[in-house]
Amino acid sequence: MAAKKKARIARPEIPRKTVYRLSIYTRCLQRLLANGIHTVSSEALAGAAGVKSPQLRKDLAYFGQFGTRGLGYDVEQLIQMIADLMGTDHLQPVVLVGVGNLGTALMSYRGFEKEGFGVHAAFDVQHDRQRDERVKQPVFPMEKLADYVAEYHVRMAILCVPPEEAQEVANELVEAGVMGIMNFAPTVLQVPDEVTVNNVNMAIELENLSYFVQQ
Amino acid sequence: MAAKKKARIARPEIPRKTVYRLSIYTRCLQRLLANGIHTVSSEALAGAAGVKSPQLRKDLAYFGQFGTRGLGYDVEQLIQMIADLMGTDHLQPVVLVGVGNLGTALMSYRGFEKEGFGVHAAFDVQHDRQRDERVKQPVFPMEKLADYVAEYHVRMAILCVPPEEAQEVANELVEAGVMGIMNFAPTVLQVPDEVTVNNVNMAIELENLSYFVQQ
DNA sequence: AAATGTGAAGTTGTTCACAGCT
DNA sequence: AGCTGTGAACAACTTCACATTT
Repeated sequence: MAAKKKARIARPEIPRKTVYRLSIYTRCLQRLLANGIHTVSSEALAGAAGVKSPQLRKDLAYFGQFGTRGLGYDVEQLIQMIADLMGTDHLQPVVLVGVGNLGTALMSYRGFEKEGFGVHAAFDVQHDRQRDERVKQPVFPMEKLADYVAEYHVRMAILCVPPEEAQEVANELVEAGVMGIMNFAPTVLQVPDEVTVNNVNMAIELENLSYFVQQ
Repeated sequence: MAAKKKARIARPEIPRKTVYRLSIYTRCLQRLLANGIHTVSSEALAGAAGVKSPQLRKDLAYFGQFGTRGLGYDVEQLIQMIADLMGTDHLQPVVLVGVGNLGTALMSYRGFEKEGFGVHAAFDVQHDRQRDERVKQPVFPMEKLADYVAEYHVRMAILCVPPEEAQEVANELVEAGVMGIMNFAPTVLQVPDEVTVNNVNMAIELENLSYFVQQ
């Protein structure tokens, strides 16, 4: 009988949306810090992040008490605590599978490493196909995936293979020990409960816009 | 007195999540059709889309009654009605601004046109910079943006400029008449109420994964 | 005086359960 | 008998309002 997905223990039950907003808060906090601001009120930070202030306070409250009444929050301390919580306080290795158009772009995308993720290697069925010279990382054949994941303790993967192959490759990733998949393929992946999938579907995102844009 | 944002009239008040799921349903329906299946129950379709069946029925109910009790839904009819609703029944022109790494990749991404969106032109401050030969569409200087948008009745834009320029470019887009922006820049954009912004932030998505992946 | 932390109220979205068609 | 459509129950998330702390 489908066991009720008993979310990871040792962590309180945090709404996914809260986790998502924490990422936004860090970005705002970093900007504040860059501007030499060291203390911020929930009102001000919420404003920058585009949410209401009680929302922000509730979000932070899931993890403890970080503010000083009458004063606000310490910017650096908040950044630190969010990084700890998200696991971005140390560099995390990520593999990418499927080095086509999108995969290539993502490999040279600086946005990831800036946030503490290193896409150090990629895998593709055609590992030696002609590629953009901007791609500096090695591209290995699929057979090397499992060993690589084990050796470098890789826990996350970026999946940008064609939809027909997505499920199969996802299985290989899970088998190899990957716990999180950022899925760019337009497919609903089936994975075990303990594995997390984040779907990024740009066509759907555009379609969504299309709905709201109609006159 | 902050007027209560009285969402677009003439359309019932549809949850954003419902609109999002409709896109997923279409994709499942298309696969069914490709397999020669012409009728489907809410149970089966919901299963394929990864949701519960009452969810699916509620989602569809916002727009009318489409099913036949005792039988199910007509696949083609459902596809048609969703396309009508989303505005994807006819090809829609889209402009892209910021032809860097990511922008280049998105321009040669086949996923968009397959769903009825045509990225026919792009704009960049360095419109004549050396680019990947796979980019077939023309890249114009920013000054031509407004005219192009007006001439081709462009209502949607893909924004992939660096974060520092994002707000400024967004203003130009809105000024030119764009009603929907798919924003890849890691910035919270300020736009008028009637303009819709869809943020796609891949670094945040990875960070999010990172949280759920921790042991 | 200012701003956090939080119980309670409000709102939105999901699931259930079943009446009502076909 | 089977499956949709939907009101009612439920759950999740957001906002409010205010007691509490600095």
